[in-house]
Amino acid sequence: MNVGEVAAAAGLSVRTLHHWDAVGLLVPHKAANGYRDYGPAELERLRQVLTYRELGFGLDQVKALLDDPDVDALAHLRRQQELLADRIARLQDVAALVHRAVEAKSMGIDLEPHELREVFGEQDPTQHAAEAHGRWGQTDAWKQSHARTSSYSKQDWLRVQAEMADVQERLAAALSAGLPASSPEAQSLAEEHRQHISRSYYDCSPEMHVALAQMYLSDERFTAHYERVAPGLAQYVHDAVQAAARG
Amino acid sequence: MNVGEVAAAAGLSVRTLHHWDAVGLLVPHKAANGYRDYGPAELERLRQVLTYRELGFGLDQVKALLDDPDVDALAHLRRQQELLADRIARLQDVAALVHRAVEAKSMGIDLEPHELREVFGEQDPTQHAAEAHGRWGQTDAWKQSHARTSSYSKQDWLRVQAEMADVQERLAAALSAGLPASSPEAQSLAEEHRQHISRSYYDCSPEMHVALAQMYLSDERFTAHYERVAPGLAQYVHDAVQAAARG
DNA sequence: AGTGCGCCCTGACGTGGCGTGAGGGTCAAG
DNA sequence: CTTGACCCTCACGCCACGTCAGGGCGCACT
Repeated sequence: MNVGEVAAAAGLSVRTLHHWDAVGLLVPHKAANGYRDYGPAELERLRQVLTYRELGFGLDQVKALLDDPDVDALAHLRRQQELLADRIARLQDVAALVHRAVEAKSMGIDLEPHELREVFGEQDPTQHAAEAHGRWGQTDAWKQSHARTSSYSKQDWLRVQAEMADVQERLAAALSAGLPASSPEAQSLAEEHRQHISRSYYDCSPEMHVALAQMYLSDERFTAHYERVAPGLAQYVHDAVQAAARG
Repeated sequence: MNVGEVAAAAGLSVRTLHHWDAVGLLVPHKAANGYRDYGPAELERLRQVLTYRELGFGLDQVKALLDDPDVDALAHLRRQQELLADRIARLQDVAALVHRAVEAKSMGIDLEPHELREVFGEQDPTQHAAEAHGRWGQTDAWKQSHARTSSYSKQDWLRVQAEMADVQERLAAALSAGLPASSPEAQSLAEEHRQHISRSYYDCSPEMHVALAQMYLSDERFTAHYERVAPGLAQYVHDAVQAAARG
């Protein structure tokens, strides 16, 4: 194959192939007339280059990777699979952050600076990526929530927010009225809370609800949110949810 | 927040923030001493910039997007979600190609040039991406197959290939022997074919098997593969699979 | 035999998104 | 009042190409 054909097949410019030839990244054979000629081996190498480049490596890094004599083609493919998986996970993290930003925006809350760090603060994109996402991103609840809320309009969000605020205020009222978290009233409100989540985000079983309530205590963002509504509310909600799940 | 803090929080260099200031992409307030000062609004805009940049937009394109007065922040977030979904889908396509390359390599076959085009041939990565993947990438079968085969060794692949070749040859023999596709023998071979897929790739129900067989006719890569084994085999396999699914 | 027409070649300069100093002010701590 | 960690503004460098400029193949059509 000559340059034009390869460029068309791979979606590249001819100039790019010239460049890669010039820097020794992808050097084709040359016919008598000086034309570049790409054989099967070059096409396979091209595919490798495309994949590594897609992953954000510089040309000389790609060259170093491919010219490493200790690594054979199959090892490259496996490494590429890993890197792709990492990169996909990272993008899913970013998507999760954007998703949270949508929620925050819809509810009139601004994201904290440290939320930036959470996703964008990693310097080596090939390494760490899938941590927080690994905990939640693959769960059905996360997917369901994502699927459902992605179609929400601004008005939907306002309604959801109002409903949640209502439940929270009534929980705060119960707290300030001195009703124990194990009281029927508090348990009933916890159940309302669970059903609101089930309607608006994802099917939330009592067990998941308990796990969520525990996060209200362990994740300071949630804690801060509830504490802002009323002091001690995070703990109170947690206890009420647990009581409701048991009863 | 001043530049250093923002840079650290976002994982950027100070120079980058200087640059973004210079080109008007992200312009902070300036204190009396000339220091840059980033407020909440700038941090939110920074997050938008980071996301759009992650998606491969040029700085002026990002600027144009963010400065478009017709689009509010929420619409941006939604667009970013879509673009992220596309980009993720595209990377999954690349991953699928790499996966196929692993198979091909393990079985000693070289990929055809047009396979490059399949994934790498799109010029606008933000647009089309999720088409083929949208059809298959999200299915449980695809995920299951990916999960299962990713742990296959070279020997596993050779065995899988040998088994499939065996079934194909016996199907070809049945065809050349003049047995109709609706004959018990052909149906039994189709069933073997289905079970081989279920063992080696993903749980393949008779319905899925029929859909797969239809692809043997509609996707020329599959057609070519079967036609190379024996002329008319693609159609024959399709018919036998359909007969077996009905019976 | 000429003559388009499309593809190929090799320079060579331009560009976007920064990296990397040079040279110098600011500010809190010691 | 110095020291060191920040901050500022030029200004040049670099990488991975884009984009002409100037010219050679190869084949069809006249």
